[in-house]
Amino acid sequence: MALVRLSTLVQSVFTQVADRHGLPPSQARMLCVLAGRPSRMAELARACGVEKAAVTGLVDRAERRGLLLRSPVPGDRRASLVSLTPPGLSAATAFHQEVTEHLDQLLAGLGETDRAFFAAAMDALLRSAGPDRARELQADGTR
Amino acid sequence: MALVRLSTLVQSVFTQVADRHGLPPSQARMLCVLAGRPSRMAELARACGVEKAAVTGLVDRAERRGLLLRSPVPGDRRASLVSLTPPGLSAATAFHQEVTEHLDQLLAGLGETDRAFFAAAMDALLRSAGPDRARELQADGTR
DNA sequence: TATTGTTATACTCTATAACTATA
DNA sequence: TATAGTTATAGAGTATAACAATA
Repeated sequence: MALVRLSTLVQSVFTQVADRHGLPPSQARMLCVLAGRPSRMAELARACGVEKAAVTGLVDRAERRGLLLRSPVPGDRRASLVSLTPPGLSAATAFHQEVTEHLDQLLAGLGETDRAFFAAAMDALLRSAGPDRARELQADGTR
Repeated sequence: MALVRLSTLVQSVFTQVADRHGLPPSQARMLCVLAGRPSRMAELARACGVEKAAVTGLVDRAERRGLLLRSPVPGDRRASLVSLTPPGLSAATAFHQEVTEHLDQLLAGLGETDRAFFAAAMDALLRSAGPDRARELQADGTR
């Protein structure tokens, strides 16, 4: 099944780039989500496709490294808003850019016409996966 | 980057199907590798894209569940040959078939012509990733 | 009562380095 | 000496269930 092989290839690019940036893949994914906008824990759990208890650990580790921070949410003292620190934003940006470069380079092998067609086909597949999965898909960490 | 979203979608299918079969994704991947042929530990490490020490643990856990077994290799008393048991083969087969079904159903949304084109483009991408990655790609567990 | 997030617990997965047995 | 595999160690990631604080 070529789809699985292609997926494995993309994941391996993602993992290797994260590694080069000193980031565990799950943290890289989370940083990319947060680069979009600060989020509360529950939101982050949904966007990353994991349980809220897992997010506590992810955020703890990233916070320990100074990549993000929790701040209070005015009006709801139960909640926390998680935001990237400047180093966290740098890391997210650099990581995202390098992943994009690698994948663009891979796609460049297709030639312009085929590449456009391929992109359209991917969009069609992603759309047909349905809105049920739309949220999960954001969890890939790149946008 | 649609490639990452597509990859995430495929991985989520892989993981959810594995889950439904009571298999951790890494074990599902390993079982699919072994469904191709029995392998020695080092071979399995290469095919799964992990270090040999990690394979010891993977095989230990799967062996405990009766999905595979280690047997001696005639002529080299250091080595072990890992083979699926009948339940292991059943699990691998059922898992692989269900993943294939799900992905085929996804691709069915494309229509016949587009699907053929898309498959050709994927093949081109996989080829252009080069033989360096050819081994890793087998590690996706489906063939 | 319901929701937000954390803690407790238990696995799986992984890498690195050191080790054993065999080649 | 070199190779095949295991063990030891450490850490990340995850889920489930129980909990505290707040709404």
